[in-house]
Amino acid sequence: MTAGSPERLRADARRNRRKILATAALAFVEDGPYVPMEEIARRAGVGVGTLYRHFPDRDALIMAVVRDNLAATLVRARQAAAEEEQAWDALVRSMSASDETRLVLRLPTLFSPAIVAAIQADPEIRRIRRELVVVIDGLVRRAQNEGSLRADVGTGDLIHLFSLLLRGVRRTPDDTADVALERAQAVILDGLRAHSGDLLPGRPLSATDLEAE
Amino acid sequence: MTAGSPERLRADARRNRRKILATAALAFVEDGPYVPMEEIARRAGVGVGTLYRHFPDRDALIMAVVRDNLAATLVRARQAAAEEEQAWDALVRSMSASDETRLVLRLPTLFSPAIVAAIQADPEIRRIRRELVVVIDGLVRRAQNEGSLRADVGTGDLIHLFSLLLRGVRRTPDDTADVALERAQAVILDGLRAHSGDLLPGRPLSATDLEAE
Amino acid sequence: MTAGSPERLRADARRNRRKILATAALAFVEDGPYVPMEEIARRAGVGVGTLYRHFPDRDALIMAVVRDNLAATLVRARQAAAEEEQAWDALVRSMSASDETRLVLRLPTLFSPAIVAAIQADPEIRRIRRELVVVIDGLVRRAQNEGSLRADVGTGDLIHLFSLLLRGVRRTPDDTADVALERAQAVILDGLRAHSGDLLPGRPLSATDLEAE
Amino acid sequence: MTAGSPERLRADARRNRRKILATAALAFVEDGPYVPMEEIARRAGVGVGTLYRHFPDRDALIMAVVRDNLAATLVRARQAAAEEEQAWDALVRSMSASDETRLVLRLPTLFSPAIVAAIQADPEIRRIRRELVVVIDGLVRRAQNEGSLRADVGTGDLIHLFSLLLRGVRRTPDDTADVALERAQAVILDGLRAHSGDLLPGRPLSATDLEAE
DNA sequence: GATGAATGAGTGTTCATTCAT
DNA sequence: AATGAATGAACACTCATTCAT
Repeated sequence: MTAGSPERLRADARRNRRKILATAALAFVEDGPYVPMEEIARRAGVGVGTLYRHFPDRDALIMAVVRDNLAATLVRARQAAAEEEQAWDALVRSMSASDETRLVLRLPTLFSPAIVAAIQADPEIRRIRRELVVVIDGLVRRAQNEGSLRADVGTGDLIHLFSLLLRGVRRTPDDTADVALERAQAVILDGLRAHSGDLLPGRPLSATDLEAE
Repeated sequence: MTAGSPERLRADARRNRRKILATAALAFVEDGPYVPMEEIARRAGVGVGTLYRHFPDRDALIMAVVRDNLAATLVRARQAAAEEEQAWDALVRSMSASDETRLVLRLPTLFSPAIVAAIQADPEIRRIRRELVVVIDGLVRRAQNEGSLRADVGTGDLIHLFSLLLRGVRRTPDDTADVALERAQAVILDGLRAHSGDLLPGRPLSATDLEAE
Repeated sequence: MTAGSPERLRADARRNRRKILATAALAFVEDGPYVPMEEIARRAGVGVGTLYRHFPDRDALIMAVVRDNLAATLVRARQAAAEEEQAWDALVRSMSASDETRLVLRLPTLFSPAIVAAIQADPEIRRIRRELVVVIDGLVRRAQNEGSLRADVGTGDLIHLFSLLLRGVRRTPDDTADVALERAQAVILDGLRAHSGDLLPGRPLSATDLEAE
Repeated sequence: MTAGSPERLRADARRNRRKILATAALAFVEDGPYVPMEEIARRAGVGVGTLYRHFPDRDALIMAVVRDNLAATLVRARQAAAEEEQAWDALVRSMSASDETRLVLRLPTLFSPAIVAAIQADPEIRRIRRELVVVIDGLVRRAQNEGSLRADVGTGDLIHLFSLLLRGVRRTPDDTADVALERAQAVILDGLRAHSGDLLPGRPLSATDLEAE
């Protein structure tokens, strides 16, 4: 119930809720999917009871973290689409920038197949994902029209490649890792740019081909 | 200690050892790093006691799985280097082909930072890794000499990119996932081919820049 | 303390108090002695805080429920004694009729020995119980005088037998259960009637022999 | 699995199993249905893990306790039926004697409706119960033929009455309680004996009328 | 007074590891 | 050597009680 209508919470409860979500996201990434709930609560500065009042069990917490960060990713993608002149730049910006985006793209690799399935089945998550796909789809088309993105890739291919890239992000970033990421992204972007190379095998993948990411 | 000298084992014990290693590798990939030891034993068709006789604890088992698969990857890379005419083809073949290679490249994403650190510290693993790097280094140089691989990438960049690619492999592969993998690989290879595009940022990464992979 | 002087409460507070007591009695019988306090509050339509304002802890609530229902039982027994011509009929009526009586007789079977001990030690409960015993004692003597009740039973035996009978009442009554109860009562009453059978073993039990019921 | 084939266990494991069952039965009666599992394990002299290896959860343990004691009750009833000259004596003996019988008759009062339902649904328990009913049915008929048991009661009435009687047994027996039990039993037996009193209301209840006991 | 959010101690259950058979 | 039973520490989750709003 709480999770369903976060707006209705008392001010302090809402603060706790946000604190827990942020802490949990970090904890999952740093310590894996089995961080003790007590550890999450401790880091968030609340008692376990409070954590459980907001999220009835671990799965509910995971779900909420995903929803939260996917929603943030959607917001950023829309901003990028609205603000960037070039669709290419909007694509690059919307799919690599924020911590939230990185988190969302890495979460499926953290959790067990069963939980990933639950995540994909969640109606709220599906809804946000659908909206996000609409935005990316638009950018892909615009970028192909402006001649910057090769014509034989689809939204699915893009999401897949950026997923791969961001999943590789070190848990504890350091300079070398940043350089490696930057260079890997450059190689991939080079591969994505419109140019006269060989066509890709198969057909452009749509986002629906790739439900899982 | 048994683990130290697998050659000395009785025939049935050696069979058990191999069965356990194979089962554990699969179990880690399918069920994640927290598969109960008892589950691994059960799937391998032995009692827990037997599992513990071969591997004194979970960490020892993980280590042995990594060693085992890294060694297999080395063997394959050498085969590819020896058999392929083109260094480019040897690179592609040695870094994408086998289940063992995929496993090795995915293992660091499965385990907690602490275990990954232990893996990287293991002398036997360091030794195999060093030999593997020698092989890849040679292939990179040959490929750049034959003009197929762009000159501004290093062995580290390559390992990084292939790691990213193979980490993305679904636990339960299906056709779409296979196509997505193939296409992503094609984009990356396109990005890696020698061509007249922009230079990559930074300097070519060596394998030592990238200890973790 | 609120619990000590329920007469002094504001009208709405008194209403809450009565609602909580009634709900708790039902909840204990339906869901057992461990119904969460929050569940009781919810069913009573109040917040937990309100429940705790009226009854400082679970034991206090249990005690109040027992007091409440024991008092109602006393009232009914007095009515029966006053209204029935035959002492026998007054006995039967006063000890089988009401929900409150059934509840009171079943409560000791619901709670742990420790709580039962606390219940028996409560001065208010002892006082009501004493008055009730006076009434039953009188009825027993009158019934034996009128020749309807066998002479070798005491008030303790009677209370014991009726306790046994009413404890057997199903939580979810149905027709068969009602018939079974009626028939069991008939057998017991038959056994209690003055007749020429064997004497009972031992001596008539007084109510004080049987503090616990 | 373990619970299903207790014969296959190693000698020490079987000893543990029996110890746990005996301890649990006692613990449920003394401390109620929520005795900590750890407490049961401690009293049985084993670790919690051992308890859980034998019985996967609390419900399984409860079920096993019921099965165990119901089976013992059946054995005793058969012995009584075979050994006693008079069916009346066999009835009295088989339905009042043993600790196991008392336990079985009290267990339904200890546990929550949900668990009681599960108990009644258990196929093994239903089977034993059916056999027990056959034995009692035979005794009832024999006793009515020999003229000792009134003709207007059925097996269901008998089981009901003895259930009521034995449920009343104090958790911590003392002399007065023993006397009270003995006297209550005498009253009920008096009520059950063939004599010229009023007929019981309704019709004789069969055991199937009374599934719950 | 009433509310319901926060707390944390208590308990069920799992699982890595040890050890008797 | 192999087996699987026993152990107990660790973690998920619940709920009595307190306290800020």
